Amino acid sequence: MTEEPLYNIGVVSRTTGILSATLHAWERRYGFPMAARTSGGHRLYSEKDIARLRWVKSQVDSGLAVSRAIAAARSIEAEGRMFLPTEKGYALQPATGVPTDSQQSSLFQALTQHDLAAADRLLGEMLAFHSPEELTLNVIGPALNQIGDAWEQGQLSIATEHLASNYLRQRLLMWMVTGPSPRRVNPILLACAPGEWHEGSLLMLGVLLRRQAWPVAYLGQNMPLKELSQFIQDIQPTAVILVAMRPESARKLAEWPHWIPQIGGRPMVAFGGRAFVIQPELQSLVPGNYLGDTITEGMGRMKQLLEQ
Amino acid sequence: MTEEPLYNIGVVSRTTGILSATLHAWERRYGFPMAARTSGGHRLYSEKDIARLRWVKSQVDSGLAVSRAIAAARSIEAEGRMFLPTEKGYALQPATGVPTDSQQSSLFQALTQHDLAAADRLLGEMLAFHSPEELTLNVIGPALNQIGDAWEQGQLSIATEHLASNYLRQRLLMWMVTGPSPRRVNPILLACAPGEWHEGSLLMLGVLLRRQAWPVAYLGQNMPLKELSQFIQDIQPTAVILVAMRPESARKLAEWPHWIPQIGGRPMVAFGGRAFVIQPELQSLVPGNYLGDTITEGMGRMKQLLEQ
DNA sequence: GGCAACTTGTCAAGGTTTTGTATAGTTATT
DNA sequence: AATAACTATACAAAACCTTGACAAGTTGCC
Repeated sequence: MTEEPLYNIGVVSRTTGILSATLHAWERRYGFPMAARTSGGHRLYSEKDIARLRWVKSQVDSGLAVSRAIAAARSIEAEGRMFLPTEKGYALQPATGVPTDSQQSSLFQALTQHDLAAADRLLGEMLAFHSPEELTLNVIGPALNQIGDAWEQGQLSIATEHLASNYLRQRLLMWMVTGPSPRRVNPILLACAPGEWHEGSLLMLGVLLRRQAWPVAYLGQNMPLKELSQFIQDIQPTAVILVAMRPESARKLAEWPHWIPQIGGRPMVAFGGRAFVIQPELQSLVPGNYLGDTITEGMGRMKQLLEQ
Repeated sequence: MTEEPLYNIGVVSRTTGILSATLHAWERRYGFPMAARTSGGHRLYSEKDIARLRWVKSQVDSGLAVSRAIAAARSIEAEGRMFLPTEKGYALQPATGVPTDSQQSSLFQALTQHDLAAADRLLGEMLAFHSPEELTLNVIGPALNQIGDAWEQGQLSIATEHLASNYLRQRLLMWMVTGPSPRRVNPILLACAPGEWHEGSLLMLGVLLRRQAWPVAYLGQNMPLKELSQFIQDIQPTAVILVAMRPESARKLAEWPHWIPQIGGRPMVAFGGRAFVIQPELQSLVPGNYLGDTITEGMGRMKQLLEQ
């Protein structure tokens, strides 16, 4: 969805069903959307503007006041815009402080008590002060772990675990999609080991990479290695990241050289996941670069590798 | 399609339906298209020019300002995007219309060719003129089916299937999150049958319900029925929707009354999914409301049920 | 309840930009 | 010679712009 100023007010009015007089008024009163102009002063809207307008209209149609709807649109967008480009590439963590443990544990509480509205509220508040990167590392990640642990110890029902992890997964996916426009390089391939269904940390890695403007090819859960060969030849990924949570699936990763064709160390292959933390001896079993025991470490390692 | 200057202005005017006076004006005002000339100064257009003109005219006919349509044509060509000559690949659609088949199949093409940037662009354009609901039903749904079919017939590798369906899943999840603020009623519970890992249509249902301001408790893939009992007592859902794609998992749904406590028909339980389409006899095996063979049907049925 | 203040969609007036088409005189093509 | 195309200028309709106004609805306060 581009920001290219392209559409005249007539098209926009007809396709959104908002009268042009109303569009004038919205821009005058709320500065929304701030359409670009031709040299002669005619308004030019982008696709993004149109999408914004459609969203606002849908909210208004369902009863929200215009000014509120526009404010909401703005704050939703602020979530996606938290990414701060610096002069030298991209800042991993804008220094705005770390979310407190109490915030993190209230999120866990809200989710395990099935109060999704409260979870929304909490995350919204946190997003006002922290970037998605920070929340991914310091809130979502710990929450996912806590949920996994509590479930293993029988403190949570499967249903609650499903609800909570799907909820967190949704946020992560959203941030992965709304990242900055990716650089024009070959993507980084992300996949779970064969038989591995826990994609939480893979998603987190995806979010962090995507937020640093890397294009990501996300293959998700349970990716059979043997099928990767042709795919990798096709898309020529910059790097391949494989993740395993359970030792069984980690062991399957050992045979990747058999399936992933390498020419002069390309694509570079990296791996990680909880399986390698709880059984460190697995690390030497799998060829390639071990990403370390935490997501933060993994991101550091990836940065190093990608810089070459 | 060549760049060879062959056609005089009369031919071009008649085949494109643009008056020659207008062609003069376009060249004078916008330098588009810059037709070659004969020794005597008569214009000669190439096939490519004609294609460009057709495209611009189609855009203008759908309301875009000429200068903008020409600017768009230029930027499309500058970025080296494909310039679909015959079909209206990039034509604008009124908001009420249905996305064209060609748009849907372009998305499928982009995904199976691993061109995520193209997919983003396409969806962006479509999203400017269609609601997420429309896209869910008419674009994402068919694309998911097409991907599933192509994979079953061995035309797609698992990797490609994973990439494409994860991509589409991400969009759906995003739309599920960004829906209007939910009403203050008990949520609708959505879950896949035990052993069922295909959550595509469940997600689509989730998007559509969420867009109608229903709160949704999304449990996702592989939900063991026996764990639902306590959960349902806790959250008291308005309705429970269970989905199965494969006959094996559909059969497991039959025993839900054993696990879901019902008081006076509440919560109401509904089910659906491809399993019941390919083996209709399964429909009578499972108690509760069958949602019908398509998502559209399912939404209609749900609307009826929820109105009571 | 009743009244003031605010919100918000729509309209009108008067002016500018954009764009298709017409006219006139000239030149090329067949 | 007849037809088609070229350039340049002009003009009018359509589409937009800004400003200001106002009615209908909503909200807040006494």
